[in-house]
Amino acid sequence: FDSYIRNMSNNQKDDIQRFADIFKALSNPHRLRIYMRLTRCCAPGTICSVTEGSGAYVGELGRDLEIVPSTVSHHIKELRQAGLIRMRRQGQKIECWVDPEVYNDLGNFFRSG
Amino acid sequence: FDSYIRNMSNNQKDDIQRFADIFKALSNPHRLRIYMRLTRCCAPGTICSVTEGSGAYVGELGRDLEIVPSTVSHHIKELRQAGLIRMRRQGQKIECWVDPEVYNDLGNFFRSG
DNA sequence: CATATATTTCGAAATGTTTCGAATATTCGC
DNA sequence: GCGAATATTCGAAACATTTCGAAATATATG
Repeated sequence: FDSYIRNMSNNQKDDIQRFADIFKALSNPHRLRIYMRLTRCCAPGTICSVTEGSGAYVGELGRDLEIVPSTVSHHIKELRQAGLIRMRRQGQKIECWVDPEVYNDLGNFFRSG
Repeated sequence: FDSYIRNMSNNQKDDIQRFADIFKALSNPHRLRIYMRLTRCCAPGTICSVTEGSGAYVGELGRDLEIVPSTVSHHIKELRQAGLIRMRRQGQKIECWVDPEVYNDLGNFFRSG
């Protein structure tokens, strides 16, 4: 119960919109695959820890999941705008990783019992 | 880890599509409000148990959330098709309630650590 | 500074979503 | 069966998403 309340803002309307935006970001199969690749990193089905640094580069994601660069870029942007992932430039490449807090909020969202 | 694997089918592609469909269903603010009304039933913010029988009638949902009947009906259908809710006729009215297993799958989806 | 690599932005075509009101179905009590 | 209550389907208008290739931007390297 507490864990649910803790991650809700004062304004209910804002929360609805925030989570709706998050779910919209995850509603596209390409974006969901990207997100799952980042949460369950490396091999398919494998589950690693969700921490900063266990990310992947944009180009890497596109090659692995067979999505053309401009499309990956677009989807990455949407995941970032929803707050699901973070990114930083590392030389030529751009690294992406899952925001652990938001990931946690989502876990709590589905545990209100 | 186990709890994650348990709710995944043999086919990865199917799982991606299944969860993408679920998230798409929750990506609309109206639908999310309906779903939250059903998971956190009664008063806003109140959290009840997610069990069969703690449902609400379609008309009730529309009045509470100020959505016109045909729109509620459409959204309810999408939630049902995604597997998020169940429904049964009770006389003139139709009762809706959250599918507890799917709700649980979603909790596990965001706990891979 | 020219060139290769990595990513983003732009524009455009195809497709999908949302919402409503009007019309239709389903059930109840009389 | 008839009328009221409840919910669904249909059709249509407005709007949003998805995807790609071409062009633009940013960074590293010789």
